[in-house]
Amino acid sequence: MIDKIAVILEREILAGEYQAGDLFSTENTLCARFGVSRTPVREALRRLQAGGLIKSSHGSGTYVCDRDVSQVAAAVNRFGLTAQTAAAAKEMMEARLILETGAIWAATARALSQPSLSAELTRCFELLERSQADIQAFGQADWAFHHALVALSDNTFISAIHASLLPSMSDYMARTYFEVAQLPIAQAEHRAIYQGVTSGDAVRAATVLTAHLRRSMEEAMALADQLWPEIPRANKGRAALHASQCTSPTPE
Amino acid sequence: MIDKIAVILEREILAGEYQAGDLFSTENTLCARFGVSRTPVREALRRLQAGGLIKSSHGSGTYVCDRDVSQVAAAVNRFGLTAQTAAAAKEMMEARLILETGAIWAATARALSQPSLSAELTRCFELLERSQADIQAFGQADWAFHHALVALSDNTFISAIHASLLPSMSDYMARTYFEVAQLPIAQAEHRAIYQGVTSGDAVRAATVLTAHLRRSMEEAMALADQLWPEIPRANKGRAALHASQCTSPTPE
DNA sequence: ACTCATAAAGATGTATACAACTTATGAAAC
DNA sequence: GTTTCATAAGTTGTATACATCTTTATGAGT
Repeated sequence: MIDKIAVILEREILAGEYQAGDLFSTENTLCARFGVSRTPVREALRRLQAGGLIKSSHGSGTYVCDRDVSQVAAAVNRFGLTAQTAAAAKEMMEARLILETGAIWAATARALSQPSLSAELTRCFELLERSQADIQAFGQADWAFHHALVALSDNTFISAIHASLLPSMSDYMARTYFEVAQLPIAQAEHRAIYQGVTSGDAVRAATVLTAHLRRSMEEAMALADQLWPEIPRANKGRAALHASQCTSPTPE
Repeated sequence: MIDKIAVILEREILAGEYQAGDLFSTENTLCARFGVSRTPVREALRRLQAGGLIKSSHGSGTYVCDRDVSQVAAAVNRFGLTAQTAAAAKEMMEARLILETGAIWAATARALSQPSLSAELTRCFELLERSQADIQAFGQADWAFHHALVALSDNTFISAIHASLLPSMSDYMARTYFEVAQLPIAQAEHRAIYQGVTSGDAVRAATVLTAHLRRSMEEAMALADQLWPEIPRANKGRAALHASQCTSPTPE
């Protein structure tokens, strides 16, 4: 019964029968409609709430939510956090490569038309320049730079998915990170990408970015077979750590 | 309390404390643990169930589920189905372009190394050849061909997202579809893409595919402003006063 | 007529009792 | 010893009563 109610209500909301902010049907109303008590109705509502479709307020009522990419981001997050196999890791890294290289074209066009928008990218790049001494700080600044690149494309959907890839790759990145001696090489590539984007040379930026990511991906996959078996569903602290990062830093 | 319980339990599952198929904690056990009655515990469990983390069986118990991309696909589906605005549509079409053009490289490599894997792509292409008379059948075969292309890349994550983009674009595609006279042009591009993939000429395939999608995307966006307002949205019409109360329900 | 406090009504949150289903147990029949 | 079936224990599903909160209505006081 719970599933039946949830499916029906979800279908109605997705069909656009409510507008965001509208009061949803009262629990008692739904009870009368489906001929059951409040218990199954409420559990069905919790399912809808988990999907981000409604939100209940104690004493006030149940309201219909506006859909945004946060639910997609959350799903990607959950998938990435638990799919800790070499095959899944490769898929996520491939996805990262595809999304970034795809987004860089729009990002370049946008940086050219409105230079003010590339301020965040500039900030991340400069932070990256200053972080070459600390390999851990460099790792964080590295991701921030890459994500700023994607965010500059102004596609919230792609940006949200890209941001959600971090948690599933962060611990692997922490282990496979190049030696300090290699950081200048990576940073030279970052510089080329940054200059390409801000100068309108999307071809150069995309070319370097592809090589940049493909190389790090190959390095990672070479280590994956040794790496993933070591991470067997053991570490309790890891999920808690990632959960704090799970709030999608989607722009706007 | 419901949220609190759900967040804690979800974090534990995502941390890998259970294996797929394991019996989850009993409701009464959780009641004792959190010091509450079964009601809030059950509602928290329904939230986990909505996320695909657990599944309850009447009389038997609650079991931990294996995570797969289906949850990501469902989230993309819900997002696409309701985000019926010109801006959102553009994002989805951009995502389609990026995913397909990104996947075609891996698809080509795979078609070369194991030609048997391209059987599905071949089937879709031939179906497309035979469907040029019926514009509706062509539309379905069109999408099937494009998705077979992505599926050939063997990346289940990207493939799932790509597949989930269809519902949000299908009704738009049904309206913006080119005239019958233009089908041969599209089909010529399909042929070039197909031959490029199966012959190992990824550059050619990617080039044609990009142009192919970009053109149809521009056609669609030109119509978007007229199109979206037409889509009927039943307005039950309660005042949208409290949209501010509808914050993103992501656990935190 | 207006303001503000107070109560009443209605909404969601929680606790408890019971119903229905599944599985394990054990005794009887073979 | 094996099989079979009934019973009991344990689990999830549902109904009801109550608690708590929010909003609205009411009415006295100004």
